[in-house]
Amino acid sequence: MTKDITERAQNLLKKLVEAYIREGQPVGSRILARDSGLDLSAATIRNVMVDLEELGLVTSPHTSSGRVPTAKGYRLFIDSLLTVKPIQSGEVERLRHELQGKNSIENIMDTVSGFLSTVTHMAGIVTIPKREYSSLRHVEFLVLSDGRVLAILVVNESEVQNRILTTKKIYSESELRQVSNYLNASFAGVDISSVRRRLLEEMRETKQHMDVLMEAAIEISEHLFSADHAPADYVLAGETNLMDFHELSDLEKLRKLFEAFGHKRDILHLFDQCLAASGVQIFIGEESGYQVLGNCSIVTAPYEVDGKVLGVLGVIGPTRMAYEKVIPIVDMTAKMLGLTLNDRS
Amino acid sequence: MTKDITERAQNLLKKLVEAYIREGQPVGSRILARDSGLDLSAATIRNVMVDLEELGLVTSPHTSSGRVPTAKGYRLFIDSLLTVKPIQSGEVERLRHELQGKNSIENIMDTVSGFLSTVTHMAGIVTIPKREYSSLRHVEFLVLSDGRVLAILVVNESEVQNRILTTKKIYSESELRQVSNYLNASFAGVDISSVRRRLLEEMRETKQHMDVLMEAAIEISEHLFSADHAPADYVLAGETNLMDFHELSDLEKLRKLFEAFGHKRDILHLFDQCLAASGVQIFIGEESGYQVLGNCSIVTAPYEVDGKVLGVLGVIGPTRMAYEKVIPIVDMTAKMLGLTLNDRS
DNA sequence: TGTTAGCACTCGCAAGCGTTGAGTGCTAAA
DNA sequence: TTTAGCACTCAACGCTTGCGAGTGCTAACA
Repeated sequence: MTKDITERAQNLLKKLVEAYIREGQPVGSRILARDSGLDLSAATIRNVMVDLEELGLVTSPHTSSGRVPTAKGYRLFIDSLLTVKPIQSGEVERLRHELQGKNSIENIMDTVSGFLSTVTHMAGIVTIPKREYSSLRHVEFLVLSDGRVLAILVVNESEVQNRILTTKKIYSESELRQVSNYLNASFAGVDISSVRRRLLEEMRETKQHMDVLMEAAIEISEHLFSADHAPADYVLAGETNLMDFHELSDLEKLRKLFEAFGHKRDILHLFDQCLAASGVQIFIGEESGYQVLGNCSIVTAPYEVDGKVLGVLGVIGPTRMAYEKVIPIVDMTAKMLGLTLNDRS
Repeated sequence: MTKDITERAQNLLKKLVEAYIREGQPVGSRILARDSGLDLSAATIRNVMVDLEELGLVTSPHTSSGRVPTAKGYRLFIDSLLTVKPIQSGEVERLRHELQGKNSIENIMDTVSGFLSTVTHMAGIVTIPKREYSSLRHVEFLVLSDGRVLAILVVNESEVQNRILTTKKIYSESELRQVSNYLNASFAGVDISSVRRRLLEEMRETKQHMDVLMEAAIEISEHLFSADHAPADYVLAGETNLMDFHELSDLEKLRKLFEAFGHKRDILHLFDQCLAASGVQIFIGEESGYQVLGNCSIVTAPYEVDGKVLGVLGVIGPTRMAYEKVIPIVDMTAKMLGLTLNDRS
């Protein structure tokens, strides 16, 4: 049923998308005839355009204006027509330089998303995903007031989390010290989500009595290692760059978009989908499933340490973005972030 | 030289500002005559307007449009004409309810700035100032790799901070444990900015030798308690609300504004000025000294615990805001936040 | 002297209207 | 299959026009 698309038509689509990305205005047949390099007249091009329109790859905003690529058109363009440009050599060096000396994880993330946003002139984003696996490194308790305990946990080398627990029973400092000693000795290196389970198992195996120590350990681990307090989060930079694109100059749209950035959950969910994929991934417009991103595209890449994917980074910008430059930048940045995190540990 | 302003003129200014805030359009003499309640004709009002204009309290955007209050006009209005409305009784309850059960400081701040923004339909902001005084409660070290140490400090009851230190000498775990024991025993409750000084003093007094322990304590405290790593910061909510005001619908202005929110320093500096004042304080337009806030006003109030001012909260919105409602809300919220923080400790 | 009515004048704003130019679809010829 | 030609469409721009809200000024009035 679906017409097969000729080489020539593909070539024209490519030129059309490129021109549209460059100019931001519907491209007419004449311009395309002049710039395409193919020796065809405008009339011929018009015929081809009709074909492309039937295939749903382009549309015209109204009768008698040039054509604009549809999401499907962009998709084809990106998947099989795009020729990515080699990366600006200075950029790599610049990122490396900016990362120099940053050592807290927040600092690194800020730097990276800032880099993405300034280089691409769009919004940069880096997720700090909650790990499915967080290995316990160290636990420490401090009594705040009766029944309220400040727990500090260090997981995965050097991430510090802290929570305030409200316990039923009132524990003394020395009891808590015993508990932390016990937990540190027995469970260092263990996935925190399974500490409680292992605790119960261990108790059963050793037929240990339910003494005060164990009771405390269980009550506390109940609170401490339960649900995901984990800081699933992201760092966003350069949102304001998006105001410069006049395809987003509609205040209402912009508002929706910025609100979406505020409700972090949706964005995170979207980025979670990219964790699985191994390379650069691109969402065009509403492909993302979120209407707010109406005429935005998202270019993402996962970053990894020791072959394990830790998170995703990317940029958000208008659908009409310079993919051929953005894609290699995102790719490079992800690799660079991986390397940097690797050096740290 | 300056004409004294008659009672009647003041009254008219009040009505004018109120009408302008309500309608958002320049107010003409006829409308003012009808709505002011005074039994005056439009012509008389026009005469009064000329006086007010000479005093710099109002202007007309162009030759034949109504009058609009100037910053000076707003200032007079707020300082001596405004009659604040009693607070909506439900609001207090609502805030109290929202705060229930929040116990981390971030959570509380988020809630409060969210509350401010939803109730006023503007942007809410709460600063978490770096305290000039942070008393050390507990220190803990963890070795990461040679020469890199994770330090966890608990200050002021229950705030946890952590930093990664890179030390010249490589310390063993037991050395670090000795150092932390020493610091915890000797300096609990002491202002962290003066720990290092006291450390040196103490050494001199006790004529103690410069043993490994002391050397380590000094090298580490050098890094740990030096400059202000302190998280001077603020929590902003509802920025997007500002997009709804069409006096801010100029994209360029909006962009500048949002960028200002991004560079936290300026905003913090502005809010720092309010720490001194004891009650609600209002900046109108460029009174703030920041041009970005062109036609914005800021209503702030400091919040305090145990009679000590901890920080400032407030809202940012168009100059043309309903001050009579916003002021009591900001006031109440500050008191409420103070109470909540009080209960916690 | 303060207040009011009347009147001419100003200016922003929206509606109406023709022109322009880029671009299309269709048809017929090469 | 490609091309040239032609009629047609439509957004965008600029121009005029009328309307309405509002002012300043002056002269009359209490």
